[in-house]
Amino acid sequence: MGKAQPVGPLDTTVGYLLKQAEATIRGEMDAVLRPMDLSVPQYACLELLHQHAELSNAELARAAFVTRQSMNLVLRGLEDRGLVTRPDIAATGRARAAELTGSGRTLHARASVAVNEIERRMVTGLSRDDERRLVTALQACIANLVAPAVPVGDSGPASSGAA
Amino acid sequence: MGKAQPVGPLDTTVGYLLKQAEATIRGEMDAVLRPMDLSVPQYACLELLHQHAELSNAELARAAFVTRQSMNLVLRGLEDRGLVTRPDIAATGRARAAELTGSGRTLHARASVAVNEIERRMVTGLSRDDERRLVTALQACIANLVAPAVPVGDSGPASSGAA
DNA sequence: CAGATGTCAGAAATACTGATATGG
DNA sequence: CCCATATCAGTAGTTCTGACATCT
Repeated sequence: MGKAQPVGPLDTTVGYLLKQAEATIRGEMDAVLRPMDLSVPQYACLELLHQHAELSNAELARAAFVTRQSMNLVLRGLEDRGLVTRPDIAATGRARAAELTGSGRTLHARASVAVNEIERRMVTGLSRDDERRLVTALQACIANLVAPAVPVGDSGPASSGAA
Repeated sequence: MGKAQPVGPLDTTVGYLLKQAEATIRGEMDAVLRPMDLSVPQYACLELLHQHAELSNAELARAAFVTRQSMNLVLRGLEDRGLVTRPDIAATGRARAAELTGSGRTLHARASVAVNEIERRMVTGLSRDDERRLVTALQACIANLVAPAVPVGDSGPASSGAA
């Protein structure tokens, strides 16, 4: 797939712009990650483990917005390359906490530089206030969709209408 | 491991929030579209044809951020269900302009109501100014990534046909 | 038993690559 | 010849669904 170019002058919908922005940044990430033999989900996994040190497969899947099955495949690929480790047996329950290995941390460091550069480039021209407002607005949009569609004080899905 | 709480304490990055917002809205769209036997790409196709009346497969693919191959499959599925039509032979060149049929317009109307409701719910609580700024910021982010990363003293990616 | 997790299996949609052909 | 388009074929990564076992 080539570049993400808008077809027309009607791209003023938040939903469409979100999709376009996501597709664009994903393409950019894919481009810089490919030379390191990393897919976007794989990088997301490394980044999450970098920030949280220890996360189970299910936690990684939720945080990366993929299924447990997909994340499990990602995790295995990273394990086979010696970038992450998982104990053979769970310390508690069934969840085995994955963590970065030395080479995993090294590769993540290299990849994060490239990815952070994309992030930096993306917000170029936005003031601190603009960026702060963007983050706040996005968080609000997410919260609005996650929360039940009930604007007024209510604790339950009383009516399906809500339109 | 214990709690199944969202990992979420790192949601201050624009890129991560974009991904999360996209994943969330996609899930919502999928939920309301499924009863109509429509996938998100299929709805995107209907919506684009509704707005542009006539678009070729390649144009639809670019606008929906999918490959031509994928869009071709989507288009065929919609054609088989009598929702869109394509001339057997191209009026000019190889591009055959697809357009909605009567039932296609009907289904799109029904689907767009549900999708627009999601969009409306997503921006609930945002002022007109907030929403306008969000749109502007997203457009700026997209433009920043599409444009070449040439801050100053450009040496230019003159090499690599990139093709 | 309920809930979360891990894992396996099959079906499906999507994407990527390469190749071929046609029209401007 | 170059470029965009359409299409076919094969491969791969991802998702969904269902199922089953394990552990709290």
